[in-house]
Amino acid sequence: MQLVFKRNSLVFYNYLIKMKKKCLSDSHCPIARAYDAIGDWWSLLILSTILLAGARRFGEIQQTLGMARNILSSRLSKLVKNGILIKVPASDGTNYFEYAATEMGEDLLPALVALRQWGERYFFDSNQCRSALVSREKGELIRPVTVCSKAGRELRVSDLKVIERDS
Amino acid sequence: MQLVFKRNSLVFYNYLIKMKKKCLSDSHCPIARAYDAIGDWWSLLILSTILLAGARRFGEIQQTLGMARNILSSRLSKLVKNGILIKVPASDGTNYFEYAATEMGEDLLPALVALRQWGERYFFDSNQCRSALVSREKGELIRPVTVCSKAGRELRVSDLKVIERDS
DNA sequence: TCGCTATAGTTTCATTTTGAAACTAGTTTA
DNA sequence: TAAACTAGTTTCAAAATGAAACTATAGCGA
Repeated sequence: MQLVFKRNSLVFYNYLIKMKKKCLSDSHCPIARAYDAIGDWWSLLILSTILLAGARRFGEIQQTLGMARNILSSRLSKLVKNGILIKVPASDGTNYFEYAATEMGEDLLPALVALRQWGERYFFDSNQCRSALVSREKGELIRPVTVCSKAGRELRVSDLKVIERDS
Repeated sequence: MQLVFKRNSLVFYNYLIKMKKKCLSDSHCPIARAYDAIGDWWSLLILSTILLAGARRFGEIQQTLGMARNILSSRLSKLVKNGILIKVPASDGTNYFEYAATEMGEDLLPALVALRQWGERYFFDSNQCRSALVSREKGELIRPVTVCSKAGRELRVSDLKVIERDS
């Protein structure tokens, strides 16, 4: 059954509102759903600061990113609410708290590293001063993150397609 | 030499402005620089729509994402200006244009796929209806994107560290 | 060729979000 | 105990967003 509404009617308006909301959070596209949880770019930068730069305390994160304290506050709350971060007692023994990534948060590592490598490739001269991500064990640079088939062959955009599945 | 400014002085204010700008775009952190180019989440969703969903025309992208036309317009301009997209004559022979990813844009594929896989893992029930990314050749699901050492060992957050290099 | 529709935007304006600064409340340190 | 530090919240102005109306060009059918 197809719904038909007179434009400008309240019913039509509310229908559009509803559809717009569905559009992202109820989308079948996983990237669109991820959008709702990460919310915005600050969230990804915050997570990166915690996971890669090792900042854990409110003030540390705020100074590292140079962002407004109220925005940081609201983003941290959202990230905790969504299960990406968790607020734990400070590791220095004081009565303060710090923020740590949950397993769900740590699982964003490949996305963060892929983004980082893309930034390295396009926004730095080859010999320009930059921070580098290295393995803790050997201190060596890591391999570029790639998309691979089950068999291990590297896949490019033209090798991929999206299908709609009705499970 | 350490700079000391009286708070509220204009010099102090301008200094902060300058430092804030430097903080992201001139940062040594590649994720922060990538931030300036992608700009915001819409940009990433637009790129994903073009790369993975195969939408190329303005109206197609707008309908797929359900976003405001003026915002889409400004994002597309920015993406073109930053070399991530390119505006080319429409492939259907009409006098319209369409948007295609440049090599720089296509190189964001690993980041997009990693994000997508994260969304799949945490926002869908195992048997819930969803779109799926498959290899065009065999139609099979692709391997999870991971971070690996030079030797090919999978690395977790605790295996990594960021160092500041003075090249 | 005329008129209608489609496409790809731009403009306008109300609403929402952001961010800087001031403020607050609890914690630590001297 | 007082001063300084930490982690916020509140307030308010500025900027970004988004919906709707508007514009200009392209395509299409008669």
